[in-house]
Amino acid sequence: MGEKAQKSTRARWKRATSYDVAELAGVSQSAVSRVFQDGASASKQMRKRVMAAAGKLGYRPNAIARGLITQRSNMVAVIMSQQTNLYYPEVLVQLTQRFSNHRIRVLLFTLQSEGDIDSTLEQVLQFRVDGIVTAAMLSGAQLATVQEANIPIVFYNRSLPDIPSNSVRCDQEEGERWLVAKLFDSGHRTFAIVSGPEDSSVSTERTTGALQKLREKGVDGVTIVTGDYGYDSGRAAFAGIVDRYGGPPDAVIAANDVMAIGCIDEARESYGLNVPGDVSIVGFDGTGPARYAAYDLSTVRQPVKRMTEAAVSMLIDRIGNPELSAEKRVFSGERIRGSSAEFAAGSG
Amino acid sequence: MGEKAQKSTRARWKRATSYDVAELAGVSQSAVSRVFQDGASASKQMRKRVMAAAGKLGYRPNAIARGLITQRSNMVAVIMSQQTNLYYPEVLVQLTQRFSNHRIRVLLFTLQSEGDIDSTLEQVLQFRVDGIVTAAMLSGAQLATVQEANIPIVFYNRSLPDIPSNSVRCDQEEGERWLVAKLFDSGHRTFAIVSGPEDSSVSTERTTGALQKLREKGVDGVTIVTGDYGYDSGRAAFAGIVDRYGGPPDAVIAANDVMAIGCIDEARESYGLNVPGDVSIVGFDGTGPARYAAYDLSTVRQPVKRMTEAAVSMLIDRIGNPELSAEKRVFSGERIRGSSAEFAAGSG
DNA sequence: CGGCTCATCGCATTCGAATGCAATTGCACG
DNA sequence: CGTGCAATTGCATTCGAATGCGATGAGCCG
Repeated sequence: MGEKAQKSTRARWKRATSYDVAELAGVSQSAVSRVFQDGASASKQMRKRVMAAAGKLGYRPNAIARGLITQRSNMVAVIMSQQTNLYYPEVLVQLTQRFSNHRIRVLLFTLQSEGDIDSTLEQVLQFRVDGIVTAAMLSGAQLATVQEANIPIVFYNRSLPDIPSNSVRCDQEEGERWLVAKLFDSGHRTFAIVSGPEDSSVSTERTTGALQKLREKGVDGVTIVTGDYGYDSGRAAFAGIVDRYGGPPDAVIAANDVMAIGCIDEARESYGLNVPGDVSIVGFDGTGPARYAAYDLSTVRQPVKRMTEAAVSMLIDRIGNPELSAEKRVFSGERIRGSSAEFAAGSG
Repeated sequence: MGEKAQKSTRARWKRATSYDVAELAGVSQSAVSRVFQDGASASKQMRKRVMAAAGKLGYRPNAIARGLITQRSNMVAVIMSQQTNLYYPEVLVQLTQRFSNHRIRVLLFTLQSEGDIDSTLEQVLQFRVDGIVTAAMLSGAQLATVQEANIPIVFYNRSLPDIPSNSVRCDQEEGERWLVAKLFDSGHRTFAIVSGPEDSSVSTERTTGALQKLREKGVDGVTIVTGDYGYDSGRAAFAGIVDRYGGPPDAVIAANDVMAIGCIDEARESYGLNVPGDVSIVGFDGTGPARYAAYDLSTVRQPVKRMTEAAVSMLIDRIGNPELSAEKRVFSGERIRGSSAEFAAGSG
């Protein structure tokens, strides 16, 4: 709109600053600064003059410079491991939107591998973010580094036991115990588990929960196969189970929905089994595909909306008041029984 | 590690600056600055002294301050509309990782609605990002604003015809034409389309491509139903089609895989139809679920790796040299024939 | 041993906006 | 018309790091 502020004769173009605006409007730089702030005192006509000049120059306050002087970058870092991100894009979107309601932007960090954390963390700290939400595990030393830098941090779906730290998570163990209990009570007696990657703490918790309940029910000799959260690994895992086991177990407990779906497809297609007639398969997460009619999984859904809301408000509270003591919030998953009735009595 | 740099007697903690390090090391601030730069000149012993002091204080260069003086924030903005993000989390992950290889961070912006763009763009510009990748459409005026601010921008999967601008996209029309041609050639004669949201330019292109080829083949009277890219809307759309049409058409062309899956489930479950025996259903995107055995869609896969690589390198080239002329890169989708053989002759 | 080059280092300034303080103005009231 | 108070506005400084320039010193060559 309008004309360019300066003829750019192929030369490097300088963006307008508050000084340029001040000069054009014939006022001081402070005045310009105040016009662009919320609570600052500026008369009506001052606003008008400044805004006019600003419009003519295409001036926009420089958030970088502002951050330097106010000591607030208005950015938070969100750290996600690659898998996490792929399976919960929803989490990221929700976090971003909720933060944006507080005029805070998300600086995204994804980990190529878990070993990447140190260098990633270094970057995070250099950017002077106001806070951190991490969906990747940190070591005690790494957490200490962050705390020494005085940056509030909230763990998403992981927590460091015995260390005071802020976390929001879904109770993986509880959810898994429920699934197992339901399977057992409906007659299943032999089980196999498809776990996630070794370095996934979420997977570890789920496996632990399942094993707990199985032991409690007196079931042992449970086959455990490792997957990578992906569809193909689910299929491979099911094949591996049948192989090791000499046939299908009564039930397969997959560490997430996608692998559960892989198991189902493998069972049906490669072994001609009836699911859930011949073998019951359950997942975890309650992501979209779990609802597809062809699978209709029994699973545990993470209450993503409430969890992200909790994470954002916890973090923002601590940005406002760094002295707040640590808090851990644990949400129960939503229990979903697929209509395929794995849990009907006698199906095992 | 080590002891705290300063006893924090419940007082606000000041982070160490290059001056603090300089003082402790007994050197100038410039020296500290140079030690923490790549190409700068500093003697070996200087490095040692400075690093020692820095370590003791837990010093980390302040990227904000650096950005102010160097005029480079080392951040790029990625703008995604909500739907885009949900269906291509992969895109976001890839972009983030590729940029991170160039020591550039991603500042994420998601749109609550398309009308949000103006305010979002304002934010983007305030943060003085070095560049922008947008998976949301901009108006000509909005693009002009960005260009006046002299910020390189690359469009992802959209482009403004007749306006010189950088874009990377998958040829939606071509892909859709292929799908339709295959369907027609294998005997399908009546068609219905499930489109995406009205404001999705991607959906518009896909629909256009399909209609082009249909017209070319002499097919008209095609029913078009609108969905929202979601599973439920796919199911509803199929029901709507049968309703309007008085029965299933030979083929349904869905604007994405998820809706295609919804259609299949609805056809099978609510209408007892055989897919692809009674009705063929195709999708678009080639996302994970398209491969699930229960659906095994014929679809067109976007070459996400190559596209993200192209977007990143285009943007980085232009950050380095703003005078580069505009370029549009169009990738053909990967043609995927589901094993369910919609394309076998005579299945219509 | 003298002169010259180059690496290294410090000084002083710069980036752009926010803010404490002081000066000014406007307004209300007696 | 004078006094007092509050709202505006400008001045000067600050945030933390980068960098041009000049000074210093080391190393090399003749």
